[in-house]
Amino acid sequence: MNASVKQLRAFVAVAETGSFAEASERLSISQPALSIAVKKLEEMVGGALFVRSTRALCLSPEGELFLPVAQRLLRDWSDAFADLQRLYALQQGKLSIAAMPSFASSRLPAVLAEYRERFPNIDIAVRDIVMEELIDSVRRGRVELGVAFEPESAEGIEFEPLFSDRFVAVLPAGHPLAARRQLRLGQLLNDVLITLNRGSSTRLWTDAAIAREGREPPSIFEAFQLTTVGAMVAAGLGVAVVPALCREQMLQLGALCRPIAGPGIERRVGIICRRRHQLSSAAMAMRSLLLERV
Amino acid sequence: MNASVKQLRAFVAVAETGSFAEASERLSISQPALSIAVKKLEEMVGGALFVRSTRALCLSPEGELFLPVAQRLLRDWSDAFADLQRLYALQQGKLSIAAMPSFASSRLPAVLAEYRERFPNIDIAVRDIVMEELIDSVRRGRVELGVAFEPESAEGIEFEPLFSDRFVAVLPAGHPLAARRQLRLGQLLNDVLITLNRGSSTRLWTDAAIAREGREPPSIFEAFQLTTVGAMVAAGLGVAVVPALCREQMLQLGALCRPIAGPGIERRVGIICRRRHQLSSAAMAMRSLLLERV
DNA sequence: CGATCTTACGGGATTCGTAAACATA
DNA sequence: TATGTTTACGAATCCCGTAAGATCG
Repeated sequence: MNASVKQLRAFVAVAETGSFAEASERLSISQPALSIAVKKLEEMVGGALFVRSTRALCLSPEGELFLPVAQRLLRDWSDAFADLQRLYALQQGKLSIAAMPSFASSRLPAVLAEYRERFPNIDIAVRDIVMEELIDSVRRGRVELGVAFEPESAEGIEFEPLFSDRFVAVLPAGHPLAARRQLRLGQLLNDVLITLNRGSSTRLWTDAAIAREGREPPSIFEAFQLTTVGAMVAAGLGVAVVPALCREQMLQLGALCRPIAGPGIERRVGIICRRRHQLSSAAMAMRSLLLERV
Repeated sequence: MNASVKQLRAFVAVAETGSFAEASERLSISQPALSIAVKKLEEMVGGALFVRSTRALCLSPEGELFLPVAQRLLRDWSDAFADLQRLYALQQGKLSIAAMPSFASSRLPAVLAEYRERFPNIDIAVRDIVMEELIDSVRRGRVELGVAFEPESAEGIEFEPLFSDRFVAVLPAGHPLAARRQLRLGQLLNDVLITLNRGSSTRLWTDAAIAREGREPPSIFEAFQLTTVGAMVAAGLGVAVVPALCREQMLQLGALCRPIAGPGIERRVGIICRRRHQLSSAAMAMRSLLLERV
């Protein structure tokens, strides 16, 4: 049994118009072609769908039963393919993207705005989460795309660089070190160190750097918000280390930024995903936009 | 957009087996043919359904979304056509048939038994109803097929004769008229007349015959069951008129039957339906059986 | 006789299978 | 290199459209 969609369309058209001639016009095919299509379908199912009588065509009882079924099949068929096409045409779909807080709060908004403008029917889910959490989310498939520093281990994920960023020191106005044009991490460790919570790229880096220098860990304030970090520094509670991406925000909050020198201070920021070639159209479009605009 | 069933089957087969080679075997087509079928489908929907990588094929996110939809489409498709085929093959379906009581209780059971044996999966609905009700039911499409005397008016229905039957008088044993070999209706009208209820063929005929003879209507007992008619006659409550088809039953109930002479006493019994050429397969099979066996 | 569906037949597109080229682990 | 997929090409099939035939009101 191998009925074709065309044959089913033929049957429905004839049934709905009540005439081969009209139906052939509706389907834009010749009447004989339609006649043969229906005939073949009838041979296939093993019985007549129409009661022929040159004048006034009507459905057989079986045809009567089958018509609504056939109509539903055709509708479902068309709907399914239309949905799929919309998915590819980015007129529908979902994008779930994560970014580390520094990127999420600096460059991402403009990119998202443009994406939204170009693909207004894509549902966007954004998560601004710290590095470790982000990588885990990508690995587990909870988010399709991430933007963060290049991870230490690329196991189970792929990384595509966008640009480089470096860590900077955040100091309150009037801090003695503010006079210097460039600092070393060691110089910051006499103050209370304010960072984002564990798992953030900043914290990962500072912890590693402190260990590398053989220094004792300083007092650390953990904040969950970059604005909190900036505000605490501005209030003189301590000094901080953040990606340079956050410079603007820190300045706005009344804190100063100074570059830090040291090994591994500069790292690549890029797109993290499970498999680049397996991204959905929606994610692929976001990836392209990021590569283009960032 | 004009995807074919084959293409959808190709997609599902590849997705389910995870390999073009395996899928081509399952579908009994060559691997290149399958490759092209999927490729065409992908071009049609406007994007990739699979992520190709010679080694270890996997679904794209869109393909992942589409697979269950496609599986359901194919299943619905197959089911619909399988149902239709079963209908034509008389492995499924409904037959609704009505017969006048005399036929329903005499010859119909054997025919039904044979029908049931040959088409055990057809649901049979039998109604034994009086003539007028039967014709109305056929006209309204409540039953597809009827067996009864030839109706006066064939408007909206078709009649196909099976055999002829005549009305007979039913007398209690020892009734004076029982000595005669043949009666006239007039001779019965001195007794109480027992018939089936209004609308039955017997009643229609007797009423008409009595009116035609210019006689006053006799006392009439209306029964709803043929057995009641027979039993009442046997008990000496009166005489009855029934189709000769009922003779056996009347004898079994202890009543005697004598032919009646008179105009229109013999009438054709046959199949009544709305349109002969519009019968369902199940009804057509019953019609053939009736024509063959009755 | 006229409207409508079916059959007949030639042309064109699609699809198939075989064989070769190609890509990745 | 070996496995599995895609491209190339000749052949068969299927489907369509035009034209002629059949059927019923």
